[in-house]
Amino acid sequence: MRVRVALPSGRADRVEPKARLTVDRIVDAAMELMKREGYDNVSMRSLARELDTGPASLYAHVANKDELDQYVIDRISGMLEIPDPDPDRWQEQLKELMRGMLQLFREHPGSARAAMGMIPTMEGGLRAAEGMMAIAIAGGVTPQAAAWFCDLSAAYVGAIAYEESIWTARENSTAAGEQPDHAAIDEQLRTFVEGMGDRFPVLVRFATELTAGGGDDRFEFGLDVLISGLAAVSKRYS
Amino acid sequence: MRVRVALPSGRADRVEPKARLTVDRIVDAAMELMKREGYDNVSMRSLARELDTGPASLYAHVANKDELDQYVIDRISGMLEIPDPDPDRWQEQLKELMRGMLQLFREHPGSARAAMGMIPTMEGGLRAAEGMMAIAIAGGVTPQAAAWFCDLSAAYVGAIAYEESIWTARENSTAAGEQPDHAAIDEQLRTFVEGMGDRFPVLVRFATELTAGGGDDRFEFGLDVLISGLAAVSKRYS
DNA sequence: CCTCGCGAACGAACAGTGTTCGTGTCAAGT
DNA sequence: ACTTGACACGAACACTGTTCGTTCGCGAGG
Repeated sequence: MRVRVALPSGRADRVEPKARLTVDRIVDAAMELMKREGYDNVSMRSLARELDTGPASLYAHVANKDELDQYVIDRISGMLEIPDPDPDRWQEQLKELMRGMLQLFREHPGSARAAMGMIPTMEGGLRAAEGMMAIAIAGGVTPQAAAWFCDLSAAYVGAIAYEESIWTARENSTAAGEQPDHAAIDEQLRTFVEGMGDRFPVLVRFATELTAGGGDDRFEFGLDVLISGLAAVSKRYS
Repeated sequence: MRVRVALPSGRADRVEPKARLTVDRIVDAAMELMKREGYDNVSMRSLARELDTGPASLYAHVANKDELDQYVIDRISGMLEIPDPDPDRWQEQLKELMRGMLQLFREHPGSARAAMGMIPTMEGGLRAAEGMMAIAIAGGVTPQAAAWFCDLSAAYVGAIAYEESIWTARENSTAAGEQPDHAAIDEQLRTFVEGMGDRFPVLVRFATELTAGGGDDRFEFGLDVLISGLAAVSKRYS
């Protein structure tokens, strides 16, 4: 009987080969890290550590951090639920879209900053824009007003989400993704304004209103203003 | 006759002593550098070089970069021209305030980002808020709506300015402070969308509207929407 | 089978960031 | 004279995005 001696191959002592890098794997890792630590803390190095590689390897798949940002934001935008247009409810539907987008930013802490100034060029973002245009136009908004409203609403939601993320980071007191404690912020402001004496009489007089309401109240006010305004001025743009 | 020999004092061979650092001098230097290179390129190190000192010296006067940001934004806000309230023109006056703020951001490239999420706590910013509240209330807006509109308008103008600065930095083709070439940006988008085939029929159909107009057209549309919306919904908030 | 070319992987290094720590100097007060 | 507090600031820390140069693996072609 012959015994076959198995000689180790050149790789016999290596651990299982690492999975090959792909953009999807990089984005997956970014999403995971963002949920844990916020997108501000996602660097090429932290990503590389998460993927058990070196930061330079990432550049074989994404041109730079900006391009990675685009993939990440597109992934998030792709999660937006987009209703079928209902002409009788177009205003509420636009509000729902904007609430949905804000919620996604909240669930992905720190991502709003990466979204600022970004024009959708990938499927997820285009889908969202397509949905908004379809709803507005089904509701009788002129195409020009609808088109520009896409910009406006994205700027507004992005700005609110970004501001929230700034507050969250500053306070360091709420878990990533939670709404900032607007009451505490405004209490600081109230105290400050009430110490102003005669310098700012209107601010002092209305300190209560200035500091009333939380982030959601203010966001909903903004939605009311934006949607009512769109309905009021649409016909001027055609 | 006695000749008096002037012995050099301990400092005779030193150049003129450096002017003592102050917050104002630091902010002056930041403003100067911002005009030349954009605020994104103003670092503690570049500031220290401009002031002929070391970066650590700055921390004797400002707690950190964030605090410096507050001083800088307050300086800029303080330049805003604030009209006396005229109840018959309150809507146009609010628009003027917002245009004025956008113009200041444009003249101070890169500053919008520092302004995001910032609550006014210094004279300049409080003055602007005081002016806006006074105009809105003189025009019959309820105090609650006026108060929340201060947030909304600051978020909107800040977001637009920030987006513009992002475009400017990306294009690298316009001088600091100039409006980004929106037409070129949108031409890219038009080309892209027209290659979409059947995926996004509404976007394809209205590609012309989506890409029409420059930054000012879009900003003015936003002002129309916001101000008309405020007028329409104000009474709901009281 | 062998060789070559290409793309992926990735360490080392670059140039930069905000900030802290430790030390020296100066001015004012005792 | 001595002490104390504030300012000034170099050295260093821990980190950032990115490039350059080298190696490796794979597939195609001879």
